[in-house]
Amino acid sequence: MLDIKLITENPEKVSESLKKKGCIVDFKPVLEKNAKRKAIIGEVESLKAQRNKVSAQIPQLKKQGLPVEEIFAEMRTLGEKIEALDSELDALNQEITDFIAGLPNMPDDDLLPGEKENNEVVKVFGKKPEFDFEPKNHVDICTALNLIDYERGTKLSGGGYWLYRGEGAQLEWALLNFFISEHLKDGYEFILPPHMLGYNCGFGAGQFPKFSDEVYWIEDESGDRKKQRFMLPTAETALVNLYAGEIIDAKKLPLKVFAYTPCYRKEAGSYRAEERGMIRGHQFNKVEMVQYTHPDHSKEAFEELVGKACSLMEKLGLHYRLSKLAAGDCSASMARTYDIEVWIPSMGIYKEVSSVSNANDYQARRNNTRFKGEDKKLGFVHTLNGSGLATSRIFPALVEQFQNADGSVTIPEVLRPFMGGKTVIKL
RNA sequence: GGAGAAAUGGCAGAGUGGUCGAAUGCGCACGACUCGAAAUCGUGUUAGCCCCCUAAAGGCUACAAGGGUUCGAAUCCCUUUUUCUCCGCCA
Repeated sequence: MLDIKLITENPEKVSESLKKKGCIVDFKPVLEKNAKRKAIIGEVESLKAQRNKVSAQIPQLKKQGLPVEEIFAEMRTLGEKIEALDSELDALNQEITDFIAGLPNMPDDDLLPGEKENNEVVKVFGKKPEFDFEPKNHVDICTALNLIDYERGTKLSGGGYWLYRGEGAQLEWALLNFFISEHLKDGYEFILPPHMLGYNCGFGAGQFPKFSDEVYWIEDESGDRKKQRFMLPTAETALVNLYAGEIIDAKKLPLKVFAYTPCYRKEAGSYRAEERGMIRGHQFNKVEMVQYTHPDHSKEAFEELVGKACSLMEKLGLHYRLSKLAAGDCSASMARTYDIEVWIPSMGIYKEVSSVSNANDYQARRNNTRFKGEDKKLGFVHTLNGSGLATSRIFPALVEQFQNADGSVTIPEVLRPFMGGKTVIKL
């Protein structure tokens, strides 16, 4: 959520910034509403001051045995006036918040405007593997080695679902274990959150109200989404709301946490023919990192998260590239996003396995997460998040990049301790 | 899921219709005393908003949340949430 004060003081600057994200806004109506709001506040508060003053005198008058009926009558009309103004004020406040809550975050100044085509590759690790045999695609490899059962996954739950089995399940679990062990080494706190979250979490993370149709809702008899729960689309939605409404002691910042959860997404309409296998599913596993920082230190935290995600990929030995996203390709809540994309040989393209973002105070303002410093001043924390990592693209990339001529797949060294020392998966 | 009890400032805990933003204690901060400390004494110690010289003073709001009764609500009523106790069910 953007600061109404910032919009009031500098509407041109804000609208210029949002334009980079492809969001064209006219602040005139909201500024007018805000001015009206202030006028009403002034009016209603002076009426309330009057009421309080008279109320304080009533017990004394009563004590002196003076009549108070007349005053009561006056106060009643005063009370009615106050009530009318208050409800007008409530309505205005609601309209203003609804408008502001619908605005995306402002992108950082150094981002290029526009969409994907303006993303900028800032780093490449490794290179495309070359095979001296005819390489297979991950669907064929996983099926041949019986790592993933696509057909039975579909039988159980329909399109977009698969199941890991045998060494496939072990490999998946080894990846997750490896990520977890690395985060623990770096001093992050391990969290296992609920997978069903309340509406407020979606709002706080900035995914609602706009994208509330893109998650799975658990229906109940109320029919009211504000009371229902949804399946989390990413652990970020949970982690970023951990301290909602709380005041964190600045000395404790930065807070570093991570979680493993499956991610549940509708992915409506985004399935593409070339995305076979497990490239895009309704449920995939991800380890997510989140940091809460002091505003002065979120830039370093961002670099740290990017570095951590890259390091995981490098330890696995996977060829990837790191891109700085253009403003329009960052999600609504984020001021800055870097994507890690892994090379999928059979598709001939890079696919996202991690997205590291800084929301600045956008999420903290939505869910009221604040810190208190030495100077006793309150401020909104900055929240950052990054996948570390999502397995559903790493798995195919891994089996494809590390496949051998005999149809086997070499297990990256860092994963072997988590697979009982096994070095290769073969029939 | 059912029954009962409760929710007040950083913490503990008073307050059951009116000068209550809230006694008292603890904690914390500053000052005095001290060579220094402890003890003691004194002062202070919530946040949001409005106004505004990003000052001071002033005003409004907030006693779990939301609504209601009333001239006036921490206090009475309703709803919700959370916690505790008991019962039921259960991986």
